[in-house]
Amino acid sequence: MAKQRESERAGFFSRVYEVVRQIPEGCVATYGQVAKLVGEPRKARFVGYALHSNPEPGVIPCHRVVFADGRICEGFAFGGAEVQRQLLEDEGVVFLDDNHVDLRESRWPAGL
DNA sequence: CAAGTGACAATAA
DNA sequence: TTTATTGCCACTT
Repeated sequence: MAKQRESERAGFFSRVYEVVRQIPEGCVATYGQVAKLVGEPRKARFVGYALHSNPEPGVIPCHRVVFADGRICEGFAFGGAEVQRQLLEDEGVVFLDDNHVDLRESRWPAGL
């Protein structure tokens, strides 16, 4: 039973990838949102950690995951905030500022 | 082996 | 309103 936690620990990361992977185009999710979806709203930090690990680039749209305020910081993603903004804009996400996305419209999942 | 650091968020003051 | 603190756990040094 003690190992059960070990399995869940590893599953947490995988679960994060699964959720993030299901984010539709033109939408963005916050770390806390994803963390809550995987069943661990307190591990918001590790959601970002899991994405930083980014074991499957191209499959996991880490650029669709942003802060609770919808803000993205430079140096987070692969090519930088500019690339990240470009990708999101290309998918239809509206930007309020150079580092803020319109969570009012692009928040996911829709229907929370 | 132990302590520190870190893609955050929620609550308190 | 903004700033500071706390919780959470993996990974690095």
